[in-house]
Amino acid sequence: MTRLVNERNDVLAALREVFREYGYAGTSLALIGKRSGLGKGSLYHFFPGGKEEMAAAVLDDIGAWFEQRMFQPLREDKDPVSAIRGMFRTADEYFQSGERICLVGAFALSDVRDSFAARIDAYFVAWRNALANALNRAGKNPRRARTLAEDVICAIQGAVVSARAHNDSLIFNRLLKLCEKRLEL
Amino acid sequence: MTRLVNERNDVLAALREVFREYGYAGTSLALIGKRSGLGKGSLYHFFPGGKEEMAAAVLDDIGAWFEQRMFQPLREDKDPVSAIRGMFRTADEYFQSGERICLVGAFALSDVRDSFAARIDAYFVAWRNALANALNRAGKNPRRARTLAEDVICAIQGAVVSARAHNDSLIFNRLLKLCEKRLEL
DNA sequence: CCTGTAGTGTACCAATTGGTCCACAATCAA
DNA sequence: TTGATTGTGGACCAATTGGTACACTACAGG
Repeated sequence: MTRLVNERNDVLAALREVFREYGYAGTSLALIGKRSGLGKGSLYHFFPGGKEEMAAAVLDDIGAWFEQRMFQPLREDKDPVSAIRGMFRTADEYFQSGERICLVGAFALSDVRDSFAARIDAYFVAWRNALANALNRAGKNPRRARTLAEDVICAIQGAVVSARAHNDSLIFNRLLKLCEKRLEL
Repeated sequence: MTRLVNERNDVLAALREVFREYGYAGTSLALIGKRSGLGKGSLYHFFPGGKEEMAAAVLDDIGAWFEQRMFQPLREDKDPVSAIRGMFRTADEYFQSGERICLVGAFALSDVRDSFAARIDAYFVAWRNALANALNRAGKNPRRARTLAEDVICAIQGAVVSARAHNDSLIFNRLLKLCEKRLEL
């Protein structure tokens, strides 16, 4: 029972990393099998829809993680300023200063964007709303808060690209610092 | 003679679009053949190194285009402010308000990053240097100019991701406008 | 007209692709 | 101990993968 849930989580963790490393097209079932330690039988038992369902499940999993660890605190923390600062820390840890990419962003740039459009859009909308909420509570007017939220998320995505492009995690920290300062919290 | 050069350019244009649409892993030789109208014989005649050489040639081609149309004006235009404004216009046209992705950025996020690391890095470094040069000539001190250049390129890359994620080109224009305003030219 | 080279289409290759199928093992309540 | 359900590995499938080989055409300078 619980074991089933746990095992599915273990599988999801493996899937997450494989898709992150190789993208959707570059991830083969053979690779998934090797990394997850599961045969095709098990894989198709958990994900009858095959590769596409696996990727969808990974996106849902990532969305849930961010919802719990980032969006909810942004919305609910009594101190919005420290919540926003916490967001930058969480982003830095999660993306390992740009060494780890954002799978959702990478999917948005790829040809599978259309297949997962709803999930990709939902992820970024939720992020923007949560951050705008915190910024609003931190004193920015609603319109301004929304604009700033868009800007910050854009900067984080760009920072991941830049860090990977230069193979340099320092630029990631620099860009995020600059972005945080711009908010004048 | 010239025909050879022109034909290679035609092929390159086709390759560029295919790789942009499907990424490196998602682009098959069958697809390349169909789009370019060339058989494998011709393809391997022009690019003996196969798919990898084709992608490398595309990156070189993109690099040359940006060098000529964007970096050189940034460096050499007597009016640096109008050159920078021109850069934003060129970026908007080139990326079609975010409907077209940046292949170099997409490669940076993918597993082929390492195979093309030198070219990817060179592209972004050239961009940053050219923009920093213009910003410097526009009155920013060298250190500040470099920081701003990094920030702008990051924002443009992030804007492409955001626009694709929301399937909305308006956000691209909004983010670029905001970025341009921040420069206080 | 001859001959060499650049360019071309296609048959072919082994390897791999995503996916199906099924015999089987483990676990469960009754 | 049953019988049903859940989970599992791997053989197998047609289709496709990136790449090679080669016979062929087009056209050049002599």
